[in-house]
Amino acid sequence: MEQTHAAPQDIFAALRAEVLTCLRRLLPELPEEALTRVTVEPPRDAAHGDMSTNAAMVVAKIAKVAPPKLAAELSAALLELPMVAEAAPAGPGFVNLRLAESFLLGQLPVVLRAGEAYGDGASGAGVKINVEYVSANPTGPMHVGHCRGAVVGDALANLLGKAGYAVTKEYYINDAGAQVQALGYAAYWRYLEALGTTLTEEEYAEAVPGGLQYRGDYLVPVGAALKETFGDSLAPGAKPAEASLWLTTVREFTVAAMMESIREDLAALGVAQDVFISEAQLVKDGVADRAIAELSAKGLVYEGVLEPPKGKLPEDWEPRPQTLFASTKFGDDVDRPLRKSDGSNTYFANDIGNHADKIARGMQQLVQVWGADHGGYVKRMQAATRALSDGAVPLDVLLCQIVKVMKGGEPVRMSKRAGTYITLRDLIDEVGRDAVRFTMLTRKSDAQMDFDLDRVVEQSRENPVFYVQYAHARCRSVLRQAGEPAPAELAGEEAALATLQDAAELALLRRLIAWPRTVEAAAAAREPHRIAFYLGDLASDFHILWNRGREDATLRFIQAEAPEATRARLALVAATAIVIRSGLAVMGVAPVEEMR
RNA sequence: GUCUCCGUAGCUCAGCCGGAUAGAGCACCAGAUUCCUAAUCUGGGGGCCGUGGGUUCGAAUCCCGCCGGGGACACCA
Repeated sequence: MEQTHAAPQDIFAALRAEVLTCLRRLLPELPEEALTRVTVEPPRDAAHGDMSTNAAMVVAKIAKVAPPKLAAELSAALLELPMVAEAAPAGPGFVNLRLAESFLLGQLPVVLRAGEAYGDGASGAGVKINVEYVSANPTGPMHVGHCRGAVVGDALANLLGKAGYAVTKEYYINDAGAQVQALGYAAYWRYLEALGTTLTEEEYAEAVPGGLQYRGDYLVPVGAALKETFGDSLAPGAKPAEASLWLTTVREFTVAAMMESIREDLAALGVAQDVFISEAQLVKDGVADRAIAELSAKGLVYEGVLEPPKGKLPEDWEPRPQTLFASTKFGDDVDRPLRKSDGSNTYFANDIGNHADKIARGMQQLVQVWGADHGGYVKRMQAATRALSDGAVPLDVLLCQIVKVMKGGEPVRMSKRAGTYITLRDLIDEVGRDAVRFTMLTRKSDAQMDFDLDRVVEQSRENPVFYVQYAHARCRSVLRQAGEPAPAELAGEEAALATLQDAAELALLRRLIAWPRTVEAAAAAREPHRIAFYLGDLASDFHILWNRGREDATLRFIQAEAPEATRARLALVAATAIVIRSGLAVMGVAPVEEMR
């Protein structure tokens, strides 16, 4: 939490440590807690310098000193440091710092030597964190609704990894409920079709408990595969057999087929989770029941009757005793049922098992990425996790709002019935994996998003995907033209770096050195979209510099008659390319070498 | 009715676990444009940060109320 965990390359953290040292010296009586609110950050207005600290204002009250007076003393102390060129009190008690140019420029070799590892942090401190995302029901192909969660979860996991956590990427397969049962019946129908049954779909549907669902074509190949594997042994003479004779077999076969298809879709999106946990398996292994027994032993499970829900009352509501988890003891609004009326576990009960399993595997922090329609489920799951771990394992939930797909200014209707149902694969085929991933991260995950199919492939300033990729391509173009100097070689150009003097060059440099703190802050806030915004800003700084060269030829990167300036600029360009790649890697987007 | 997320420029959105004069892109206005990669560039106007209180040296940010919008509300997943 303190600077001990900050990224080694984060000079803001380094300066913060210096500020604290000065404060301790100036005010020996000051309690350590008073220092936690001290920040060192880039000032909003660049005219104020490279860094600014609120230290004097934050500490003033406890120290019983006037902020401006303390700011002046702190400024004087900080001025002693070799890396500080200017330090001055300002405003209500800020201390503004201008760093020595040599120190600032000296960060460039740090970037070049670290490569894409630049920005790797230590704030995660190796803590075992589990990020579960997608977890779509294995009842059909993935559609765009799943896509945002997949990208956000994957990028967040990458981000946490970069910040120093030990990350497990996980997928929980909901293969135990009534829906996969219905899937079994649906697949069986396709199997009967493959065998050449004389039944009509409607005749078959009448015999299916709860009606025939999942009528999409995607189960046709599964029916054929069932025939391939089992011949007509599950339906002799192409006539439906007793469900007990085939349902489990068909269901498991179909779930496996669906999961294979889902994994292919995820792979197409560049997502590959480390662990796939089966709900059915957890139930079978008794994990869910043991978790409930554990809660029960803590006195948190009881038989009771819930109040009827307020507002619109369900048609078939009746007071009924249920097995309940006392989630209200942990901040939930009502206690939650663990068993259905037929005695089997509720989804919630099994999910408690899922979370207990993660805790048992040694996870110290849990993250779930859910659709916003699961918002009402957050409190109860946090309650359960708190109860299971005695408060030791926090559960963070990211809710992803709906994505509206737009085409030609019109929303594309998402309806299975109308046949305008967009699968994830369709989306990737239409605009490409990288555009999908980048675009999904251009909004805060809890804000609604319009995904404009036309905009996303547009090659213009308005398209952030293009804009960032273009900046990287321009960097690479310059480096190719300069004969691909090795980063290590450029890192050795300490003396030449002093030729970097233009405001646009220094602005770009300042952006680059903000990368480590950007990673730390985004990881701490669990907000991967910040990486996309940072890269947009970085690309903008680079394009501005590039454009300066269009007006003023002496600002171009390669100067035939000035080899020293050229090497310094190449170092800056190479560092820019590195940081862009570093950021894109977090987002799971491949950098491009040239725009074609 | 309860819970939850949201409300920032005409539009789409940022705003870094409170900080100095609230930012970007688009749109609009005025200029530039035979450039290392063409897919533009420079400058400008434009906001009571939904609203009323509170906490504080200091609030778009934290707390409470209200207004307006999305979502969720026993035995689905």
